[in-house]
Amino acid sequence: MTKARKAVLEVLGTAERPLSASEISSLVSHCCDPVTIYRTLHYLEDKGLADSFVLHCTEHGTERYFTLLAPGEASYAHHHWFHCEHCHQFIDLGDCRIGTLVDAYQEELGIRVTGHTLYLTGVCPACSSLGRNGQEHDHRGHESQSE
Amino acid sequence: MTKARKAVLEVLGTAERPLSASEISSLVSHCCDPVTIYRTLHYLEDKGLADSFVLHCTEHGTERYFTLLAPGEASYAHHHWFHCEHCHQFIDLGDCRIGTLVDAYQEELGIRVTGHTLYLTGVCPACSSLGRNGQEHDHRGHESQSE
DNA sequence: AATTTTTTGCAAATCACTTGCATTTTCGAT
DNA sequence: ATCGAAAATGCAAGTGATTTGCAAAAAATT
Ligand SMILES: [Mn+2]
Ligand SMILES: [Mn+2]
Ligand SMILES: [Zn+2]
Ligand SMILES: [Zn+2]
Repeated sequence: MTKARKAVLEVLGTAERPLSASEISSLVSHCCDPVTIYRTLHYLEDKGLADSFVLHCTEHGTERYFTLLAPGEASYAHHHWFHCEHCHQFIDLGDCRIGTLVDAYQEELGIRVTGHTLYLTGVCPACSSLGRNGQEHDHRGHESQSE
Repeated sequence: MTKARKAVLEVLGTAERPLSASEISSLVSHCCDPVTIYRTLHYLEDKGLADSFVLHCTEHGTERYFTLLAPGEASYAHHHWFHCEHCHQFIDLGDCRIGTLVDAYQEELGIRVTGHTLYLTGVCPACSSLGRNGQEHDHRGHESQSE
């Protein structure tokens, strides 16, 4: 296993939230070229060690986010996430809860589902209490906690 | 209402599947510049007339897809879609069925959910029967039906 | 119709991500 | 430990979707 891959695995394993390639790139600080991050992430996803989804957020644009998958974890045993559109943090929604819904769709429609993407967006508790429901003003204060 | 916006509305209203900006661009054939399509789609989404999601498909890359929203339609009253990774067609999953799940998350976590993205991917019935479960070979034949 | 406001087209810029290719690293076999 | 094949990396350049600046054209107001 190469240095770059160890570093990315380490960073992904430590993070408790999905990370984008650029976040990973800065977290492994100069360990390797960004292009290697991309290649490493492909590698990990191919190997079934990582999971990813593409999230679009008005402020941050469209980016792919990655999480580590426990080895041998079944396809439904991944997590889904909530993304706060104010502070741009993720909140873990825990293990996937739409397995039965997916099964229902498969039976109803005769489709074979091999993957799905689900994420929620809105305002996190912290932003709600600070920013009076995150709708009216722009209260800075706890924003950009992790960027 | 301008010519370009009428054209895009018409195309989106006729289509029975989500359309990408580039698909829309060719469907309105030379009516306007692609950049106007993008601006029009932003406009429609702002007005609440259109809904969109970003889908990543290995073969087609990452693109944003748009559907028309019945005017006055509540936020949960949208559809979700299945995307066949063989023929790249969408299958309508009907009205959103995760309203209660989303509510559960809101209560459990104290988050305020204002939007969500859900789509399924896999192999459609047509591709399954033709291509022997869409896993082994590459049977061409009914692919590229709508592109 | 004249004026103001919005929308459009074209060209150029972004941005995330990919690819080509020559140069290392890694790794299995000696 | 050493050698050579195979895989991984860096750098530069290329993609493809989407955005932005700005002046011209179209639509809404008056
Ligand atoms: Mn964000
Ligand atoms: Mn596709
Ligand atoms: Zn927040
Ligand atoms: Zn299909």
